[in-house]
Amino acid sequence: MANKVRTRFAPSPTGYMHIGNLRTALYAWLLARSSDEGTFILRIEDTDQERYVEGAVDLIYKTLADTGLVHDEGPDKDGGCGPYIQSERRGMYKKYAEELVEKGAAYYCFCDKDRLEELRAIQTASKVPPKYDGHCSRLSKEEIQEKLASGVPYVIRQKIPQEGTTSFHDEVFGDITVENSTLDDNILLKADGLPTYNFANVIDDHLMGITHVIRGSEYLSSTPKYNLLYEAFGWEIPKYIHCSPVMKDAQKKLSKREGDASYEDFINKGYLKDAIINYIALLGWSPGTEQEIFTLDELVAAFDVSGISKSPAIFDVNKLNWMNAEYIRKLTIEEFTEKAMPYYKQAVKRDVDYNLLSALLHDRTEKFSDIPENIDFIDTLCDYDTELYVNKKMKTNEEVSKDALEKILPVLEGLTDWTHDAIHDALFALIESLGVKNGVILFPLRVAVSGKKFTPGGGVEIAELLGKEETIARIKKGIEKLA
RNA sequence: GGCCCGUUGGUCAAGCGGUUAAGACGUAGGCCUCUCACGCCUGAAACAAGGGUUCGAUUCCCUUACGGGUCACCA
Repeated sequence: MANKVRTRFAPSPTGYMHIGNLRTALYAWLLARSSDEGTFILRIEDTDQERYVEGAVDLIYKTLADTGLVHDEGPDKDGGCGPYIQSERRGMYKKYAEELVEKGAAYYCFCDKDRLEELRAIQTASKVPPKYDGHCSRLSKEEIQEKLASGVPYVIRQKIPQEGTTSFHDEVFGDITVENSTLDDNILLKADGLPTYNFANVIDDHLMGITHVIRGSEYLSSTPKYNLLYEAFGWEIPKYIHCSPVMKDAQKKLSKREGDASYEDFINKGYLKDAIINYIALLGWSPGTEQEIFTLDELVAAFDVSGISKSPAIFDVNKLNWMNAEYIRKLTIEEFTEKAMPYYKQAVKRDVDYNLLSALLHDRTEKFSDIPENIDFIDTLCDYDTELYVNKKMKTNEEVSKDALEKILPVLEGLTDWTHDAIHDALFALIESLGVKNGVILFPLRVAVSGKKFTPGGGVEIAELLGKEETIARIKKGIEKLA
C-alpha cells in the first residue's frame, strides 16, 4: 500500500451515539490501527443546524475515549487538515464548485423552487422517476452571465454525463455499475452558498487525505456521483467500504425510539463497554476463526475488511447478554464490587459485606441492572408462602421443614464464630448426625432466610451474609409460619 | 415505480465447485448441586423457489419471491 491509511468517523452531533454509528467508528478505527501508521480522524458534520444538540460533541468525545477508539486528528487534535468541524469549513467549498463549472462538470442553475416542484409533480404524475430536467445546463454563456450579473439566486448542480455508465469498486460489495441516465444532476452548492452534504463530503474527504471511506450502505447509491466528482477534479478515488445496517428485526433498523439503539442506553442498563464493543464488532463482521471474545488489541490484530458481511445483521440482545456475562465473570471480585456498588446502594440499606455479596453474584449476573431484584431479600424478608418449603427433589414439605428449622436453630444459636466455614461445618455435622440428605436441612434454611424461590447462593452463604442475629430471627419467623 | 444491493438453523455466522454444511448465542434433555446460576455432556434446528452451466452446485449465470437502500437547496 503506497499511502498510509487514513480513515475518518464523521458523526452528526445529534445527542446520542447510535450503535450502528459506533460500529462504523469501530471499523474505521480498526482499519486505521491494523495498518502501519494508520490515522483515525474525527470530523463533526454539523451543517444541519436544526438537528444540532447542545453537548452532543462532548458526548462523542466521551464515548470514543470510553471505548478506547481514540482519534488521532479531530477538532481537539489538529493534524493539519482542519478545521474538523464542518460548519467551520463552510467557506471552503464554493471555489471547488466553481472549479467544477469551469471544467464542465457542473453548471449554474437558476430554477426556483416553484419550477422544481412543478417539474416533480408532472414527473410523479406520469410515473417517471423525479429528476432534474437539465434545463439550466442548456443555458448559453450570455444568459448565465446576465442572470449572474443581475443577481438571480442560483445553485450549482453536478453535470452527469447523458450517456454511458459509471462503475466503482466497493471492498464489501464488489464492482457496481450504474447507467448514468439514472443519476440526477444534484445540487452541489446551495443558494446560500453552502455545500450540500454530498458535495462537502467529497471535498472534505479529499482535503483530509482520507484513503478509506467507511460508511453505511445508504450511501451506496450516491457513490457513483461521488466518483464522477473525484474524476472531474482529477483526484484519487478512495477505497469504499460500505456497511449494511444493524437491524432491530428483519424489517426495522435499530432506532432511537425503541430506546435501545444507543451506546448510552446499554451502559445505563449495566452493560460493560468492552462487551458492547466486542459484540458489535461481531455484528456484521467475522474474523473467520472461532474466536469470539476479543480485546481491542486482539480485534486490531484480527480485523480485515474481507470479513465484513453484505447483509444486514439483526441485533440479538440475548447474545449480548451472554457476552456481557462472560466479561463480568472475568472481572475480579474487587472490580465487580466497584461496578455493582451503585446497584448495591440502591437495593440494600443493611450493613453487609459487599465482597461477600459480590462473590455470590459475580457468576450469576448478566448485567448489573439485574442485581437489585436478586438481592431485595437482604433488607426485608417478604411475607412468603409456606408452599416454598415444599420441594419434591429435596424431599421436603412443610412438616419436614419445620422440623429442620427447629433443629437448625439451636445449632446456629450456639455458634460464636459466624463465618462461612463455621456455619457450614456446624450444619453438616447436624446433617450427619441426623443421617439425612443435605437438602433436607439446607433447603428449608435457604427458604427461611430468603423467603424466595431462587437466590444467589445457598442457605449457608445467605446466613453468613445476613449475620447471626438476622439469620436467627428469620429462622424463628419460619418456624412460626410453619406452625 | 426506476435504479442499486442482499437472502446458510430463531439470531450472529464459517463456507469461496466435490464437506457427515463449522462454531457461537438461544433452545431441549441430562450431569453437578441446599434453590438459582456457573461448569460439563448430549440433542433438535439452515443453504428462499425454479431454471440453466457443469461429471458434480450452498458456491457460477438467469428468472421469480421476499427483504433492505436510494431517488431533497437533509445528513
